[in-house]
This record gives sequence, structure tokens and C-alpha cells, in this order.
Amino acid sequence: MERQTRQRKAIRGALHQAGRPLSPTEIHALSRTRSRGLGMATVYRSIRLMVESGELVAVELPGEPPRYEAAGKHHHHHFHCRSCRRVYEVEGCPDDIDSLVPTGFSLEDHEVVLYGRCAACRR
Amino acid sequence: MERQTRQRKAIRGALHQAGRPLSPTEIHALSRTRSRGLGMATVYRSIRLMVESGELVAVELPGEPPRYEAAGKHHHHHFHCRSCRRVYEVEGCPDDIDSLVPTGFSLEDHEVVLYGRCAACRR
DNA sequence: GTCGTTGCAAAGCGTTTGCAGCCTA
DNA sequence: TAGGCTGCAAACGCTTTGCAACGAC
Repeated sequence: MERQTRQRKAIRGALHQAGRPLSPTEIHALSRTRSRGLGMATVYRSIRLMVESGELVAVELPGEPPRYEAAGKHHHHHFHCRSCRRVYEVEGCPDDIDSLVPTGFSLEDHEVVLYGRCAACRR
Repeated sequence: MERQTRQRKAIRGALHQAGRPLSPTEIHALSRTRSRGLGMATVYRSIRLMVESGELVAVELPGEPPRYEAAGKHHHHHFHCRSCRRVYEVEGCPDDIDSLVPTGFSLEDHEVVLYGRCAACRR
């Protein structure tokens, strides 16, 4: 069972306050102000436990370090702005994904990443 | 100007024969049979040069080490086998990608990754 | 002969693990 | 008090770099 330690409260607090997916390094930097002396190993161990328990989900984009966010969101994809590097959630899903699967292969899951410029950066 | 060495011929040969994106480790293993004593550093250096010269393109999948394939292919996506971890090329492309883009955003590119089991692993 | 290229080993870098002491329940 | 949790440092796996020898042109 998981214990409610000062360090884990700091990590949860940082993730909640940021409101966007954070990398382990970002989590460490932000949590450090809430729990002095917090070690990197603890950050990694906490992330791993929270992902395994379903509290967090990993957001992995091609060529990017993994980020983590609160779990429980609906099926969605991501839009990666090439200007500000921010990641946005995208509603919906292509409905003809199945037609791409080669003969003999079985499809279990899929990921779609859109690249371009977000509304804020287009101005 | 690039020189035509035994090692680079081996790497090109391995990539061509495989016909699918290869990781640096895979390239090393396959090229070693063509050029005894080939070092890992040479593989990385060659890959870097070939990508910079436009001969190869990187295939970066979420949470995976980068793989490389010959450049100049027509538009395609990838299938990632969860059993053998190999990556295959997939023909075609969802035709309603545009409908996912949020209002005000401009779409420049996209990536689709399919996950499941390949024909070889299903047997 | 030049100088780009190679193999080896060492160095980086981000992540994981071993361990003794700490602290939550 | 028990045993999960933590910080530190060492270990790891993958990639890059330094360097002297090698070899394509």
C-alpha cells in the first residue's frame, strides 16, 4: 500500500499546479521547492509507482522525453506545436484506421500525433 | 565529401536488405556480418552523416529508440509489434485527419503509429 | 601523401538499483 | 514497532567524443 509522504505530496502538487504534462526533470525542479532535498531517484520511483497504480499516465511523443499527467482522461490524441513546443489534446479519432493494418497483423491500439502551429503561435 | 568505405557500404547494404526501419543496434548487428570488426561508434557516426546528407530519415516512435530507413519513400506510417518490437511500414493514410485539427490551428504534418502483433508473432 | 574515417576506450547523460537510515501508519 | 520510503552514490544502457592508426582518393 502507498504511504502519504511529504515527497509524494510535493510531486502531486507540482503536477496539479502545472496543469500540463511534465518531464521527470521538470517534476523534480518544481517539487524541490515544496520538499527540500528531494532526490531524483525518489521522483523516478514515485512516477513509476503512480503510473503502475493508474494515478498517472505517460505522454510519450516521438523524439521527446516522456512526460506525465493525471490519468482518467478520455481517449484522445495530441497536437504538437512546432513553434512553442506545447502539446495540446485533440478530440476525435480517424475512423478508417483499421484499413491500414497489413494482412495477418492484429491491431490493438494506435497513436496519432499532429504537427503544425497552434492558434496562439499563428497570430 | 563522403568517402566510400567498406563500413558504409555494409551499413547501406543492411538497411537495404532489411526493408524496414532499423535501430542503431540492429544496424550494427546486421552490418557486422558484412564488415568484421565494425564498431558501434562508426555506426552512430555514419547514421548521423547519412541523416544530415538526406540519405536516411529517422523514424521516431513514442517511447522507443529512434530507427532509420532510406529516405525518398512515399508517404507512409508504421506498425509497431508489441511482441517482437519490430517496426513495419504501413501503406495508406487515414483520409479524415484534417477533421481532427482544432479551430485556428494549422496542420503541417502528422504521424500515425499502429500497435499490435505482426503476422510472424501471431502464429 | 592528405585528411577523412575507423576502432577502442573513456566520457556523458538520463534512468535504475543497492543500501543504511528514516518516518508513516 | 514494522516495513515501506528516502537520499546518496554506484551501476546501467545507450550515445558521443578523444585519439592514434588506417585507408580512400
